[in-house]
Amino acid sequence: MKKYIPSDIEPKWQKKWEEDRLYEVDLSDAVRRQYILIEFSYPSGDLHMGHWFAFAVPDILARFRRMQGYNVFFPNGFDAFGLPAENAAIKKGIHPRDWTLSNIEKMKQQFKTMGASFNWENEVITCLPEYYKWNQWIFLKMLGKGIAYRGKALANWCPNCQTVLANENVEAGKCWRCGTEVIQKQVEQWFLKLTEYADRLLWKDNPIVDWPKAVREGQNNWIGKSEGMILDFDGVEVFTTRPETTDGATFLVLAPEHSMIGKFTIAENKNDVDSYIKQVKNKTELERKEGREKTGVFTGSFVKNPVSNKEIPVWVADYILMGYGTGAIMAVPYADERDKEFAEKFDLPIIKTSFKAKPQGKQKVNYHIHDWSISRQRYWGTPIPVIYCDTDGMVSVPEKDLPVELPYEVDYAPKGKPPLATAEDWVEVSCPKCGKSAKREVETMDTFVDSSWYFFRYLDPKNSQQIFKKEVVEKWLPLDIYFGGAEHTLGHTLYSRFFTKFFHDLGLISFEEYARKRVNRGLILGPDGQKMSKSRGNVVNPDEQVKSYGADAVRLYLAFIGPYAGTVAPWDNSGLNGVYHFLQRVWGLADKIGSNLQGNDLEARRMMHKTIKRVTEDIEANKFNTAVAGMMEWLNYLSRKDQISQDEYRTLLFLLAPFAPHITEELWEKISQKYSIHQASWPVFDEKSLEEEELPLIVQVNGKVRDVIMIQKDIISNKEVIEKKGKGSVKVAKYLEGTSVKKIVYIEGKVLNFIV
RNA sequence: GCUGAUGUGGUGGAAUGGCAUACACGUUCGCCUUAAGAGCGAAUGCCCAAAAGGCAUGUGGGUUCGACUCCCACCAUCAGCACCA
Repeated sequence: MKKYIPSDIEPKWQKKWEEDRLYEVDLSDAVRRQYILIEFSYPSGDLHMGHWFAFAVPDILARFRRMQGYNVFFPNGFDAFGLPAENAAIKKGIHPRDWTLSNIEKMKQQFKTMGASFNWENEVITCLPEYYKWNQWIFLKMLGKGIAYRGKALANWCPNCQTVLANENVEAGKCWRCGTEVIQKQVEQWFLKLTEYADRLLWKDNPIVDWPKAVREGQNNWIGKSEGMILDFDGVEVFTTRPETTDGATFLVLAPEHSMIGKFTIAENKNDVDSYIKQVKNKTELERKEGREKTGVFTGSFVKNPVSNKEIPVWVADYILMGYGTGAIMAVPYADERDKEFAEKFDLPIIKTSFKAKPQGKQKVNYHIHDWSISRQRYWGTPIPVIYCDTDGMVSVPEKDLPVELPYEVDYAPKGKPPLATAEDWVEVSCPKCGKSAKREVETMDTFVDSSWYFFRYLDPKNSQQIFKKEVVEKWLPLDIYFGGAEHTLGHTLYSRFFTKFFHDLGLISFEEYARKRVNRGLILGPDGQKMSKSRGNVVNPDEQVKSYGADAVRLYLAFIGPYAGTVAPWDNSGLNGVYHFLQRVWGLADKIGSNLQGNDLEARRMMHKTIKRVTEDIEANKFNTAVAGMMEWLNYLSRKDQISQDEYRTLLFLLAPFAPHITEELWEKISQKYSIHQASWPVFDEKSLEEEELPLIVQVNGKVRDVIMIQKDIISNKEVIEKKGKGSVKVAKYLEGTSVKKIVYIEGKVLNFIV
């Protein structure tokens, strides 16, 4: 047989599978369904190794389930709104829409070289009006229920991007996109009321869905529920989780943004207080986080401690945050580390608390999580469907007028005002209520809105009447498995849970969790063990690897490198060469096919069924690495034989098909003249064939292994005979000599242990 | 500081109460080859010339006939959060 040259066979089969629509799914049939999903990608225009790891390995599971007879839905799409498109446009003068759509085309071509079995016919691209129309529809529903609202809050503001940033987008005090230092600024913006759902988003101890503990705990910490009390100190409300320590409260601290500072500040302290507040305002997020040294200023006033009845001083300090609780605390330096540090620095009294105080107050639950600010002063996003009218105020765009399409011609250079404001013809609109001239909202939505519900839309992407058909969604969701990156623990996966619960409350769906199982994948590093990055020059280009070794080898290597969840391993080119070698040996093994498997060749039969069992169970547990190892072991066994059977070779191809779809299709055609191996049935192992008539038994003396003896299966339960056999072993006898056996432990079929 | 995860050969890793180091890479030796590469075969945890034997799964303890695996304490690394009252 001619040599295995991947580039000769891979494009050929990819084209044929596409023409034959081999993986097309019938969504009306959900009896045995599997909805397998990977977080969709941002269309950066280049498919890197991270994408291969993210998409090619779960494709193994999708193909495996299909061969098992499941109706598999495995869609893909693009998270296509967002800043990079706009930045590229500013830099290169290409329109964000053109840049994005051409990148999508390019990436889809690259995706095809992977040989993955995606349902592209259900593709979702979030920057197209047929998708974002429904973002706007959801927004209006939220507005109607009071879940979306206009509010003012201190926000992370990037002076360079001229936009509000979510906490998740601030990295070490800097903007995640441009690296500029983020400052705090009071801004009016659109919010989604995450806090209303905080309690329901908290994970219980034994959740009904299988999500990693790291994700559940991470989300719970982020939500940060704490139960306490609101106490009144002469009109100042404070929040405390330790009301029993109120007798030890020796001063009061207000956040620098607190509204009652003016009331408490006496004339001679006014200058000091004002200059302190000014100084705090000018601090960047980074300075506030790094400068842990306590600072503060005395207002000059006192309030009465309701428990001790003592007059205590009122201070202003930036270690108290306006965004949490009431923005004011009673300081108990005896019980609280931070208060103690402050008291020591400013020489304030520290008195012992009895921990028995019972102040008057009302119970209060506080959350660390804030409402979600979705306003973005940028162009490339979903327009918020709201109109401002001088007469009627803020008016929703009527549902029939959706989508509010993003205008093509705008000046999207950052100028301190939102780019959409420059599209004057678009901004000018007549009020839906009174018909007089009015103006459109010029802010766009955070792209995390787009990705919060895209897996619903995959099921009905072309529906122009409804967000989705309820019947289809009820049949196919929740997802059977959702693969993604650990970086989405606090952002995307939490927001999606929020949207799912909102959809539930709207009556659109009956379930409240959207994924039965979540798997956080690991990370492939550069060959130097560092994160792959262009600036480090350690990026491994998958296209080049595919050219030299083929997509099948790259897929197999990524599956083999370690357990899929959590492994962080460097790319190793000789490791890739190793699996390429394995594929070559599979190719060459076809020359050894002889007669059919002999009925009396029990060992060969056992090896085959053992491998089927192992590969099946390992794929089901997402242990792709050990599934590959199992096939390698079997290949080593088969290679030692002069001749192998049709049955063995076919089984090997079936097991390998999900991992290496091209080479197996080619070999399957060669040996059987059939097509396609990917529509064949997954082999089923036969328990009977796994049975052995002789079993190895470990013989120990004082718990140390001294010999392994073969035991006939029919005497396995006969302790006396086994003991005799064990004593009969020369190696064991050596250790029993001159000793007396105190006890004999026999665990049937596993171990025999002499205690001397 | 809090939360979570992880710790096994030169490397990626396997084994989740019963032969530690499967599988693969790398390395060494041999065969083949004009040569290189590829291919094929053998060896490869550590100590010991070898055998015999002993020692080894971050450290220390415990449970057990038996512990990489379960329990307790500690150390280290990684990730996320962090002046949250």
